[in-house]
Amino acid sequence: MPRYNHVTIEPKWQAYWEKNQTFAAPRMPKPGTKKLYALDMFPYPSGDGLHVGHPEGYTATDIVCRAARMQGRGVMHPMGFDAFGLPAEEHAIKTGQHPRIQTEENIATFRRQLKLLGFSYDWARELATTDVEYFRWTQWIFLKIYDTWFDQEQQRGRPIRELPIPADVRAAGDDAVRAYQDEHRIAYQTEAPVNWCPALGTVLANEEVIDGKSERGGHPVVRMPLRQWMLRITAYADRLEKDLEGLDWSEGIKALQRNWIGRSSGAEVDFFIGAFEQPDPGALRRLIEPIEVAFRTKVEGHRFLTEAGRLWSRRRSQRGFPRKPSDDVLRIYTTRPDTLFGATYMVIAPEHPSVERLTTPDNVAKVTAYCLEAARKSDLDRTELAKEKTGVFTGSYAINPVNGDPLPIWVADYVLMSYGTGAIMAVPAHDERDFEFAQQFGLPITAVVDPGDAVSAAEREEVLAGKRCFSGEGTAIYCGTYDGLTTAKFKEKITADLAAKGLGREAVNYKLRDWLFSRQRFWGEPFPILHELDASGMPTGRVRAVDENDLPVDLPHLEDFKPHGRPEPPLDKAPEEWLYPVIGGKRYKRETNTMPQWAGSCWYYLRFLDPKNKQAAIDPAIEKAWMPVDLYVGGAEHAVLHLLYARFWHKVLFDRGIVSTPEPFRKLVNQGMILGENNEKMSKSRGNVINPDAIVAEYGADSLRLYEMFMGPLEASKPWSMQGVNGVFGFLNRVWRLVIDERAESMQLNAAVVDREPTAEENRVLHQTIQVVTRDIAALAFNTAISRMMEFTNFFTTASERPRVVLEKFVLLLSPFAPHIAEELWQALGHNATLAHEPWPEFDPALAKEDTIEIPVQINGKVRSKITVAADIDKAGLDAAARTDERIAELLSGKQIVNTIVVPGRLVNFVVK
RNA sequence: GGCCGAGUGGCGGAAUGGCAGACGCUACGGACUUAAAAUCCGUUGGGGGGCAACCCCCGUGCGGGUUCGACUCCCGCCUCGGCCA
Repeated sequence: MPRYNHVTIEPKWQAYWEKNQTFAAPRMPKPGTKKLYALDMFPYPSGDGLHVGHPEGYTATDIVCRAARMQGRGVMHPMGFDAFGLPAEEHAIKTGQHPRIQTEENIATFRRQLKLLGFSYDWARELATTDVEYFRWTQWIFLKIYDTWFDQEQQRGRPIRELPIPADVRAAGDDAVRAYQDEHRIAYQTEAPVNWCPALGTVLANEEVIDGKSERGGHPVVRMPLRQWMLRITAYADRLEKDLEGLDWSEGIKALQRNWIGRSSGAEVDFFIGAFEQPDPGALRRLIEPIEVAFRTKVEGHRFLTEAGRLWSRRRSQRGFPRKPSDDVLRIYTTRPDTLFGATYMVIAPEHPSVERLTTPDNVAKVTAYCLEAARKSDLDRTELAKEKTGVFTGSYAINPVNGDPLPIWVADYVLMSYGTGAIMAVPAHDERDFEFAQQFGLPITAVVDPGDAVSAAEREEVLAGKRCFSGEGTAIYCGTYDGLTTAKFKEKITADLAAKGLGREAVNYKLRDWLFSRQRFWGEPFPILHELDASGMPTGRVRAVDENDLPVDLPHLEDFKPHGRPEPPLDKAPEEWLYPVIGGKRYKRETNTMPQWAGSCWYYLRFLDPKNKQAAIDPAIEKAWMPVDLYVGGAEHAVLHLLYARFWHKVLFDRGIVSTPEPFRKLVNQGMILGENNEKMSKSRGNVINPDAIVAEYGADSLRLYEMFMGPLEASKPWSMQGVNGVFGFLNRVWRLVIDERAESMQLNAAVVDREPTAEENRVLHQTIQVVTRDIAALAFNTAISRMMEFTNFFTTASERPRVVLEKFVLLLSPFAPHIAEELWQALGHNATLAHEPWPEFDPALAKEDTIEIPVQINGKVRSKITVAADIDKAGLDAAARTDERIAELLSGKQIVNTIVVPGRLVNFVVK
């Protein structure tokens, strides 16, 4: 077979690698060698099979791994499948077939396709998140998280038994202690709204709901509260943000994560709303009425303050700021405490617990109606999409702690219960949303920040007149003794002053919310949790973890997978013996929620290191030797959630001593998207999908790999081109003919291949290629590495003699990119074993160096001539050589040289008049 | 609306302060062939001049700036893409 024939070569070498376990990773990296853990984001095995986007990142890591092995490093390069997910469950509902069956078929397809591409994975480490032996340890990790509370002071997770129990709790008995512990666990239960679709009889994920209707069928969806598991990721928000700093990730991805965490700092401030503490209900009216009067007449308001408010604030300055707000205050969070003097009204979220209390009888009807309406809207509809702000007045007032002004309290849905304290002070002059709201409802707008030069003079006038909103920083005005302070200084000072008076405190807030960790689905990891039942079969509220030794909790057998028509999870249909275990004479009901798809991908990188371990999730010695992941490559679509969740779990495991590094992924690279030939996103509906199997069949895996790497920078999105594939295929054919005589009947070297020492020029081409390819692989700049190998090929194609040693080195350089053809050529060049562990060609700078170089000579920055000089010529020599150049001398004659720039090895520039 | 990224020949791209367009594709011309495919050789940013070796001008989204010198750095804008809202 003298012509390049990928159809025979590729299966031949894939079989060889498999038979010889060529890429088996060592249990531990050899002592004294540098390890490399290169990880691909494992795929979800969809029914559509592999997409051309998958091999892009996979080829990149494969090249790095193959080169690293040849450079003597211990390499860990595993692959597996993120196999839980909705499509398999939907298929099961339709067909009645167990989702595991389809999942395993899909995995088999993916595995076959991946093997066709010749990746150097250690397939003995393959795992799927759906393997019972894998999710046994996912459940085990959940129990660790369940067993952990977050110590704010030490900023780390600790075993729940170390949680200090306050005396009053302890005095209240075991149940109180238990409840206290449960409240502090990182895994806790809460009531959270789900998207219940009565028509489909199932709970839907947010992405399955479009405009309040189900994506499938367009049936109405209602939001209803259901008991759910949450993970307290917010406790780790600070560390998740701070630890980004030391990671070798692109600044863009770090910014995305920081943004998602959304840390802001400001203050919590209490606004006095009335003496609810007093047992006498009449006190409420007695306090509210004067405030109402006060709002109409400032004089009365001040009198009120001297009577009731002073009492409250005096008590506060003695007792300090309470941990939890008392009933007589409205606690707000603000990032701009410096604008307190500009507050003209208050807003609470429709879900705020004080709504009822603050609503005066004559306002009850419209407030109730408003809150019901708001409950139907999503957060998105309420905040960003809302063209017009809506809200209603409660009838109550709060007292501004800095100046005693009574402020009307409104309910409006642009304030979310989930952010801050669910209540704000509104400063319309300096907050866009408040400004819109105030204009809508005719509320006063008082400027307290002078923008100064930040805006035009005309705009400044408008701001000061309350006719325009300014949310930037400036100088305080109308703020009493604070006047003249800059925003930053003012914030600092007033926060300290409020704290001293017990009226406020410094506070940090996050956009990040706790992680809703349960799904009402069948095809997911069951929670290893039992709910205790009383004699009548009702839950007592006591929760018990499944004993570690009783793991795994496998999914039960179900007769069919059809929804049972209730919002409770489908596992409620499980047989009695699964659902109701009896332990120590007590009857329990198993947790029937399952974990979200994210769970399995939160720790797979650990299990790859020790996939068969029956005693532990991972052997600590192995973990220590291989972690962290040195290179993690995957799509940018996982830049936020997967990476944040995995980092969070890793930190809990770190705190609990199970892993040795605070961060799992040292270097992260996001490959760009591969677009269709028409420059649009590939999709079935656009009809521009390229099937990798078809490319492999026609051009071979080596061409596919090489093409995807040659298209452009790894991180850029770039369109597919069939002609481009053909181009690299042509290159591989040229490489083949460089070595092989394609007109011979049998495998025979090209007659130009000679056994002699390379000439200086041949060595130069070779070593320049070694240098560039080695450097570019390290920089993941594969496209330029390939260009350089093409130049090598062009040079030797025209040469009538090609020294065997030079070709051998070149084949080794090519092998990480196009491993099958490289193995075949290596064999043809007289080697009988794989080249996978051959030493990487060594770069010799002396041999790569040019003797003479061409230097451009410029006059006034324009190239006017080029001179050929010794490569190591010094500045003076180069200057002289440039001046003596015929053309330059001619152009310089009669001109005055004002400046001469001489950069040895680069250029000469004469600046003339 | 916010954040991030990108804009260079007919196309993918290279050059990250020093010869813009490496490398590949396409197209065109030539060689081989009865012919075609394949292969090999050559040309290929635009404009102008010269019989010719060659020479000149313009050119990296737009407008400014810094510099002896800017695709590259700075300021302002435009367009496209991604993510979030």
